[in-house]
Amino acid sequence: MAYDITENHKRALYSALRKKGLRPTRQRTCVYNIIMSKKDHPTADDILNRVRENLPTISLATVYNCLETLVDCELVRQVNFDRSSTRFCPNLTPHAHFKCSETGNIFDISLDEESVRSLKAVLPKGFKADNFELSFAGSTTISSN
Amino acid sequence: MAYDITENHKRALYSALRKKGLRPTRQRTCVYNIIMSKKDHPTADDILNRVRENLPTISLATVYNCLETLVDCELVRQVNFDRSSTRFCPNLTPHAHFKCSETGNIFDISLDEESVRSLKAVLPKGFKADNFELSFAGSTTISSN
DNA sequence: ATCAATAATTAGAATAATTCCATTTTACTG
DNA sequence: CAGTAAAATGGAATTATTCTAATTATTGAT
Repeated sequence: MAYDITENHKRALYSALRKKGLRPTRQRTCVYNIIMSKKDHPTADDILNRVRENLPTISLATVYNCLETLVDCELVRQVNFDRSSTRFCPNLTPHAHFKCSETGNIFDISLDEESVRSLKAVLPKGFKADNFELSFAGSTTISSN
Repeated sequence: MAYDITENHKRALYSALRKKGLRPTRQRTCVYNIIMSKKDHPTADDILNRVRENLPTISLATVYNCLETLVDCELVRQVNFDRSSTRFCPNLTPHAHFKCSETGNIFDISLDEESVRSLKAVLPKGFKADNFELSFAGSTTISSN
């Protein structure tokens, strides 16, 4: 049943870009594939390094541009931990993040509908949330996800 | 029943500092009082400006130093929204934050014990959180808290 | 396929927030 | 009150990110 996962990604990317009148360039495609191909939380700089294996001349500014585009198109998500560099996340399902204080590893913590509902229920009347971010810091016995 | 609230703050500050072998300097006292005297979420720069009314020669580096100390002593809390400057928060009770996308206003959303418990319940076995941060972005009809 | 129009990429400069560093000042101990 | 260690200070340095102006690529129409 081997099918090319990147073909599906390509379709998702192209249609999302087209929807906004944006062009599917080599750089955007490559940045998107790099993010989708590994379920971690790379920084712009990490992404630059990975993308350069395929596009050795891509610039950091372009990586930032591409990332902004992908985030706008809701193809990838942005995660911030304190003041450290922004990280990017291929997981579009509702989830929280857990950062291990010892290793710095970041874990996705999936949230079922019920959890999301009870989360949003903390808001009093008069507040309408477009999005939320829930992150934990602490220690864990898990070494990877 | 007028009693000097800042006297209580002073006591809290002094004892928290002493507990860590740190000195209660004019700068630390002033930064702390400024934060406690207004229930908002100032940046280091906001704090610099407010503190300068009392200590005109205080430097930004000192404000940062004091804030770091106060956060370490758990006398104030640090809040980050995306990549914008860190904000500081006098509210030590468990709460979430809501940022109005239109005005930029930040609201404290208080969390009862039950909410905190259900929040932490999203963590699978093997994860132990020392702290969490929950923040919402969206729109609100409330203009101040 | 070619061309013009427009969008995207690029390198490097600029910016913003924060931290670092070396020096001076201040607070605590005896 | 003097000596010592901690803290404050100003400015330089750093980090992450954004901006800018020039070049290159993509697209739609011929």
